[in-house]
Amino acid sequence: MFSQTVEYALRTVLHLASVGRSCTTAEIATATQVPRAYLSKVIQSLAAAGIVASHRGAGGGVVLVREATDLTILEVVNAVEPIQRIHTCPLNLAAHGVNLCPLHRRMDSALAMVETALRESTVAEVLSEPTTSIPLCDFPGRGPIAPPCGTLR
Amino acid sequence: MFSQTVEYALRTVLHLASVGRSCTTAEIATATQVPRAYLSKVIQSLAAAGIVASHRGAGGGVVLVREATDLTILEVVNAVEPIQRIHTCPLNLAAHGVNLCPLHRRMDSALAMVETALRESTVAEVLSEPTTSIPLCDFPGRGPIAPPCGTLR
DNA sequence: GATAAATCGGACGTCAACATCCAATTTGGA
DNA sequence: TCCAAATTGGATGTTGACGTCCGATTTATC
Repeated sequence: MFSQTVEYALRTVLHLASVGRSCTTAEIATATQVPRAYLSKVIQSLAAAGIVASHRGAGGGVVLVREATDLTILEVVNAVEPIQRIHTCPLNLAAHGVNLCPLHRRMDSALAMVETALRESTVAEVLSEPTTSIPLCDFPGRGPIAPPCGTLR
Repeated sequence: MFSQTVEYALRTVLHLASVGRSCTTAEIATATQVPRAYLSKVIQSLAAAGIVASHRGAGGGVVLVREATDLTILEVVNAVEPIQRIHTCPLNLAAHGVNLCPLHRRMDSALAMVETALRESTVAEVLSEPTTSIPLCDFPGRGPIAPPCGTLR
């Protein structure tokens, strides 16, 4: 349902938000376990969507452009694999016009729910939520204040 | 989000339910505009899931096994492309164990909503719902009682 | 049994998603 | 200026989804 690339993009953004500074792709790849070479492609999509910015050369790297408190999970997903709502009849039945039949209305409604659910969570919320399973972190946490996670060690 | 094959499977089941008799793949292909050769593969998946049964030879064809009032959209979707819930951490982080982190909890929750939405609609409901856009039918309808649809003309 | 109607099963083709690799380019610093 | 650090862009490889084709098989009917 969600592609591998979506998962990669989310990990990347979460890592950048949690460390709060510029990272090289090599660092992100290690921390998020995303294939290094493919990660650069994912980052290009995120950059095209204005979520991250990348800088070449020595001292370069990738940095989060958007505020974590203002960046939704949906935006990250849509940057790499836009959720395709059903706007017109897939059969192109003339009689249906812009009205979806009961079947496609239900399918589209399910997609709408996904959009809504993903739009209601920001990157900051996901990172700050009290939990024992901290995103990208292989140490058990004990609340909002946790040991350093997702960073190179 | 939903594959082409899912769309094909739904059209097939809706057609069978609406005509209420055995059909040949050629007939279904014409009525549903599904590629004839590929349709046979889709039907094999539906048959493996026990939703339809196919019979070879003269007078053979495909017939709906399940009651339309008891068959959910989810079952049809799952027959050809099972919705993959997120049960364990995609990163295999040992510390997470069976607990999903806030990110994957949200992603899985979105998938759960899709499952629920699709489980709450039966094939019979979709076909009987009053609408001007009757599934598979290119004539405008005026309520539950509509001109013959999705059949060969 | 012969024939025609139908599905079955496997081989094959195409294309996009996922992934890798490397030369080219950019950039900061000695 | 030169070098090392980084991303960029394009070529390439791999795999699964989608789709086609056709001979083999099954079955009703005559």
